[in-house]
Amino acid sequence: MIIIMTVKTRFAPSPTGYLHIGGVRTALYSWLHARQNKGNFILRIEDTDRERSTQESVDAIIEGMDWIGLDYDEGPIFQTDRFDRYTEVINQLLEQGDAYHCECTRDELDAMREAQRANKEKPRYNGKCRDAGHNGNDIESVIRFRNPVDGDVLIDDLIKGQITINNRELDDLIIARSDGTPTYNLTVVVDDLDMGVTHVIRGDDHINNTPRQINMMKALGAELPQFAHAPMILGGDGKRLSKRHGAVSVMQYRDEGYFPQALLNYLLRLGWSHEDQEIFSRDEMISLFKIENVNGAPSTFNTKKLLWVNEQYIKTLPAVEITEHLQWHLDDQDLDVSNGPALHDVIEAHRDRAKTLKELAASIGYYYEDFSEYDEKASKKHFKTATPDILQNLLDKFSKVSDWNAANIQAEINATCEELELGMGKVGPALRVAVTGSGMSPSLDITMALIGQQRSLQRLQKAVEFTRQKYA
RNA sequence: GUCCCCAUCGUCUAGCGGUUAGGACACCGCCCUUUCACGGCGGUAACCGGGGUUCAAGUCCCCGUGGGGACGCCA
Repeated sequence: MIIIMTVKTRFAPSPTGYLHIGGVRTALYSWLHARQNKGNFILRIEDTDRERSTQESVDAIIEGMDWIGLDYDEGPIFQTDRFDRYTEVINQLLEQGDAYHCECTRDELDAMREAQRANKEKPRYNGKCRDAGHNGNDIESVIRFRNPVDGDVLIDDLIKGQITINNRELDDLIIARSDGTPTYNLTVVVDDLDMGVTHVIRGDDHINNTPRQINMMKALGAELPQFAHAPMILGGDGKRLSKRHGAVSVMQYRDEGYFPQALLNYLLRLGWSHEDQEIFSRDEMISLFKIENVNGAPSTFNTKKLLWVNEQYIKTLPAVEITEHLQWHLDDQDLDVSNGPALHDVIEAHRDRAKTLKELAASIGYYYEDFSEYDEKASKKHFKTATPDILQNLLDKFSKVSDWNAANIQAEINATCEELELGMGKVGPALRVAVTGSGMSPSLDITMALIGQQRSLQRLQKAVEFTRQKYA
């Protein structure tokens, strides 16, 4: 009989800062693995370090997960709610003889490490209290796990392959602080076991913790989950992306105008690929992704490629979906789009010329609000002595248009060109500055159709006056 | 320093013993063009070094080198 365990993965950040890119990627891998196996994905907040954990960070993580769209089936679970359970396990370990009280002081430990470093050795606990038999009643003490001394620990890593670490390299780690609170390595083990996590997917900065955790799991007589350690993401400087350089909050990517889906897409392709495909829908990600195919090597974050991916989304996503995400930027930029053309149509006209939602929002103001000044460079370049007459000619023709649409607008522009014996290049740019205030826009017929006849005529009138005065 | 991981164009990657070493981003040309873009076409550009194994090595093994990570009463 084969028992099929429900796949369960988790993302377990510590709330000591914002949710950053590296975290999002491991969360994505975990989420993907759970979703493609019809399993569960857990969000667990590892807040045992009460000194550094903050509510703001918890909120930021939840907000980030929400924005990026990685939904979880359980959680957020807070480790601080589970202290009783950890204590229980620590006591069990103590009773079993797999843990012991240690009375070494911090100063002693520091001196020990310093000496080891000076001796070109790997700093680790020397086991002084290992067999001292302290009961932990009198002096302030911590509790350490009694790590096996001999043999190797094998990790069959889904990404890295087989990793072997000799127990000689490990020391007896602290599982309970002197104030009685449990530490990370103990809590992860207990939680992953209790919660039935089948696949531990995390950053490879945890590889060194894994053998210790495996030893503890074994001491508890538990069955091991599968491990998958994803490589770090490096910054442009070749150093691991950290809060210090580059690894900004995911929310900053929203602020800069990226689609959550585009960020996810980029992150997915960073270290993983499927044939020559670059763009993956959510469903494709879920069905195509294989944790085993994740590259073992660290990769460098490349903003330009991310920008390109984002551009692809702007170019192809249904306008309604763009609107959903664009709204935040419209609000952010204080642009009210209720008085003007349908946002849908504006998006269609502009989607090919914006790489980010922020850019998009910033470039469509003239459809909804009148501008008070012309772009300096553009007006200088395109408003010439002949301009007033050209614009007046256009104005006269546009005034008579009864059906204001792109084709009719273009026809009038063409008529002016012919009448004045001018090329489009002499007419178009000035007209553009006149009706948009700027030097760039979609083609004029479409742009003006969107701006609307009344607004276009008013602006043209103003531009005629402005340029007449200028060249008077 | 010790241990662990990693190594193909500048970057992300394909390659799983026999390939003109493929794709994407970026970059550079050309075309399109009323602006800004989009787009189309083309181009530059890589197997870290040295030893093995093999008829044959980017692909397997070893040693260097380089990069990353870990070495807390942080997670």
